[in-house]
Amino acid sequence: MLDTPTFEADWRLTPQRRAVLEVLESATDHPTAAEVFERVRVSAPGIGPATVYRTLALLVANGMALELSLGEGSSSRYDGNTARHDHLVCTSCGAASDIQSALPGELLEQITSRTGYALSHYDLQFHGLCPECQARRSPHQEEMNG
Amino acid sequence: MLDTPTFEADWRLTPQRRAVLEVLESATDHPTAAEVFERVRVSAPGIGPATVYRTLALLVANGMALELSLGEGSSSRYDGNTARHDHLVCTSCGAASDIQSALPGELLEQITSRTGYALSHYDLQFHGLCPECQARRSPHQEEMNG
DNA sequence: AGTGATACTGATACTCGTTATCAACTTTGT
DNA sequence: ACAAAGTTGATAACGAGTATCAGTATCACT
Repeated sequence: MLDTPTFEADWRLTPQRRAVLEVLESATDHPTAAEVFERVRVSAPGIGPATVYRTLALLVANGMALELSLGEGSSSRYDGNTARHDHLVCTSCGAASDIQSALPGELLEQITSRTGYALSHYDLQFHGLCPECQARRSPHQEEMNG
Repeated sequence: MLDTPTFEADWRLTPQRRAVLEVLESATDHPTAAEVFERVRVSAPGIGPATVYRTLALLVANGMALELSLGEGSSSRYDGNTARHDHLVCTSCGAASDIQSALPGELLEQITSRTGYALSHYDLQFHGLCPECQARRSPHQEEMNG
């Protein structure tokens, strides 16, 4: 893994980029790029979709945001929380929340020695019914579709 | 009814569907829907994209294939191996291989009790440099592709 | 300040993966 | 054979994301 202590990249923190960053930082859910775009328009009216997409890519490339594939739809989701964490996705309503759950170091070492890969990180998503959706699907109620 | 012991869904195993299934089963990589389509055309010329997409969704819905989000691009990838397994994705060449790595049951119980979610499954992808790409990027050796 | 170089923006058009539609076709049960 | 239902492939449509490009803002330097 590369160690980059400071980001001296040759790019500017423009108002548009700051707005995108603020949307990400204040988001508790995990918005798609399209959703980020919608929200950014409030604080930065007139901003174009291209700028939002470009900025998201820039932030991800500089480690200031994470790009997630939570496996529900097709679109990537973004997360301003760059600290190591995993995700919990409701299979019914699609809500995604952060969760802390370190994988045992032995497991990683095991994989390294078994496969020869130089692991840099891992993505972990748990799927299941959130408490709200469990309540909504109470025991004596059948699933209506498969 | 007789041909599918576990799944009694009301659908036929048509030649097209069988072809898609065979492509998935014989694939060692993890093809996208578009790639599946390309390969299926060999054994089932004339098949349309809609049929492939429909069939993939059908297979996934019936537990005969897995839909993966390996986080590289945008498109889902498909896997005929429905047994529980995880994935190892090379950050350089993008190759995705299967890997076996059970998560400790305690971890799952911990999450269940901590969050109230009724966990159904989890997705785990490890990312890193595969041995080949490591060799290609050895310290004093430059990339020389041609 | 003035000036030129360069990064950045936003509108637009475009690509391309995926889905909806629908008439024709195939299979099943009677 | 016939009707009902499922399936297919061509086509059109959709939508997320990207490329392009002229205009604008900012920087480095004098």
